[in-house]
Amino acid sequence: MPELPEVETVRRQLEPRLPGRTVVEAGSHPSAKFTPATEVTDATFASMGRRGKFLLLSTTDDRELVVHLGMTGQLRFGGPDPQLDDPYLRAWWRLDDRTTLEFADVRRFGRLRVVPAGDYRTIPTLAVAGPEPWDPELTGRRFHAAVKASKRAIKTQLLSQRPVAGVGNIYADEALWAAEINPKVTRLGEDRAARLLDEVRAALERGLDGGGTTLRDYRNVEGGTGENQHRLAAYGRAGLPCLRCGTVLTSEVIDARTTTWCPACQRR
DNA sequence: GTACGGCCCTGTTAGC
DNA sequence: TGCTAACAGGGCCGTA
Repeated sequence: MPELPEVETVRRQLEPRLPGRTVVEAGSHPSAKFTPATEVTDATFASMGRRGKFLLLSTTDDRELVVHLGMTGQLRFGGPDPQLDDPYLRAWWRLDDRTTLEFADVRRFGRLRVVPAGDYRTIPTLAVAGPEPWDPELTGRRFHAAVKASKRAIKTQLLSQRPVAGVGNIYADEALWAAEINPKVTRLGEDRAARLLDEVRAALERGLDGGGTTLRDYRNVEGGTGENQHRLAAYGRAGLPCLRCGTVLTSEVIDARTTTWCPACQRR
């Protein structure tokens, strides 16, 4: 599922192709999640941005097409005509260079929204998202303060996007494993919080370096898969030996997400 | 303000 | 072999 590294990989692939292109026609699936696609008809794309797991495709008329890939969303370029026979095509934008940008999404967890540039009041998670992982103002101390403000389990906090933006289930489990922190802990000292922030950054960097994590559905704009799935130490490895100490990894549902950790080196 | 449960979705897999 | 149920989970919303 697309988290920050996957979304950033997509953004980087849109960057050389979409800015400057004008939408000559657009269409969508009837669900309200996708109908905003047509609001950018006649608009010209400008810069390609990203905030957490949201793609922010700005237009020259000071708006933004906000794209969340959800679980199975995929942006891709096609020929002059959209592939309307694809049952999973949810939105499409015919461009002025005789190509089409398509948004396919099997499970319809993705969503589109068009907003005035920078105005995210109608997108709750984006409106309250914490700093980007590599924001220079995000220090260990600031991250600790953000975590300390809530009494919820650290895993839940990471998924909330508030202490830091862009972390999903995979990279949360990987970062907690690397930092040797139990996902259920509700209190972290400043040193441990700083280490966790370091490991969040490292996990995301590994993901970016590998072009994302493809467990099943994720594809980049070129249709390629990521490689990071081969480097995972915790996520999806329940029942297998810990790569650090050999103890069998355990898993449990936390915040409605399967969470995997080492009961020995990630003690509470 | 915060916490929590339920819902949206559909392909895949496990179990009978 | 074929059917059914469980499972995967990011974001949002209603309720407490």
